[in-house]
Amino acid sequence: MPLSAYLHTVDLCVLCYCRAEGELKLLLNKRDAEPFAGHWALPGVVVNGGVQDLSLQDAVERLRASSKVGLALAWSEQVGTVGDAFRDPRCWSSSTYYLAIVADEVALGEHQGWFSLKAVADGSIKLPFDHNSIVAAVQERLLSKSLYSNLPLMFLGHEFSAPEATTIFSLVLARPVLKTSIRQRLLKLTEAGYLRETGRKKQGEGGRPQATVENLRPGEVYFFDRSFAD
Amino acid sequence: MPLSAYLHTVDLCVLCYCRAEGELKLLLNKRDAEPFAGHWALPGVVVNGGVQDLSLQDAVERLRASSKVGLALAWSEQVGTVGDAFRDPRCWSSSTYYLAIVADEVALGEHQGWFSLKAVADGSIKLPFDHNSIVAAVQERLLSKSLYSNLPLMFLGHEFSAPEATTIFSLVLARPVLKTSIRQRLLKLTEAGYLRETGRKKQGEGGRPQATVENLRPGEVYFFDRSFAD
DNA sequence: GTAATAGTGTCTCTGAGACAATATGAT
DNA sequence: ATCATATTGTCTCAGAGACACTATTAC
Repeated sequence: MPLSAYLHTVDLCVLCYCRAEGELKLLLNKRDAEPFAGHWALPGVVVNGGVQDLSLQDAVERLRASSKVGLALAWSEQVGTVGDAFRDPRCWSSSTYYLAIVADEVALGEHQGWFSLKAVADGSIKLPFDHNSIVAAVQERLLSKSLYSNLPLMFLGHEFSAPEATTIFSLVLARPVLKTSIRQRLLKLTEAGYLRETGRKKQGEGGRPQATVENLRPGEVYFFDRSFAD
Repeated sequence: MPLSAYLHTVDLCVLCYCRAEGELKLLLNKRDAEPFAGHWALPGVVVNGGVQDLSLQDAVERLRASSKVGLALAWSEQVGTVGDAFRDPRCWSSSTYYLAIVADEVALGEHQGWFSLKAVADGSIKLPFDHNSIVAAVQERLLSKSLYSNLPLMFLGHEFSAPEATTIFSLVLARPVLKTSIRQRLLKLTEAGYLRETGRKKQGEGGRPQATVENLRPGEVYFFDRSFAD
């Protein structure tokens, strides 16, 4: 049995694609309890705290449904667990942290805000605890997985176009990606039954309208057998 | 602060390549404490149990150095964390589990044993707690990562030959891999400064001797930009 | 020599990178 | 028609899959 007080939290890095600013955003929550009350931090809950969860997954769902998050998630995956004696001033604590993606931009509560993922990951925006390094680890996972999967498409929701796919891949990978490469991958996804052409079109910023496809397997990730070289 | 008793353990899936039997082996430990005393299970320690650890990583090192493991690790990585109310009969518990690889076959203590990874992962050998599913998750990580990295070479130690590399890749991926593909990858690794030809040779089972290469970056993983298709 | 395995050469095929050429809408 | 962007086509190149061919050891 534990020697002393011990906290285990579940923390979510909820990301979305902000079309207006053309960048990825991270959901932060203004803490109302000590420590760091009033500071912006990752939404999290204590697993073995005031509520009894049946499993870690239940704790994640409790957090997702709470006012700290309150959004539908298009994707969620566990990234890692950190634990040490110093990260929380209260006591020895561990955090199991997740990458989550929301497809739609949505209204947030007063205590919530979208912040630049890049700025948080590189430390320009400082967060309490070791949340900056957790965000950096999640960003790293997102990037490495996006080299050889369709994960970035999770940001685009049910119906999207090839140019939008190109934009989100370039954004996530933080480098230009050729539209021809993306088209080939979308074709591959269509053959694999993950996408279907809708026949509909949507208007971009002037120019020719964009044909759209729809996601037939929301929440399922496809792995390509080649990564974007670089 | 915690409502009730809560355990957080660190568990290792230590793997090695048994050349004699041509298969991957998993290190198990005969438990001497309840629950499941006398049963074979994954080596693990309670974080902040009888001993105070400064971090999860410290707990891993404490376990590695203990008589439950007591081996040098060529590789170690965290794979995931599970936690629920049922996995341990004592109380709510979490386990953060790791994939570890030892390069050399070594003598074990009385209370230790090497078991077929395959048999444990598919449930032919049953382990207490949810250790079977933990082992399956670790095997899955090993396999998926081996599709596009040099991770399997960690099993081979400092100096090895192309045929040995072919064997270990085929074993890890559980399918035949062409020697030409492996040779090309070894060439790539040599160009990247990860390997060097030793000029030495070693005798296989009859036939022409095998030229050996040495690992210049032990413990560093290289990622190829293509996976083995299939 | 033969047997057995190591190592090389060559061909096909897929998909990324690059970029030119054409198509389709708004104005 | 013009502009802006979407979409298609073509070429190169790297690397996996496949397999034939040559090389080097033991006997």
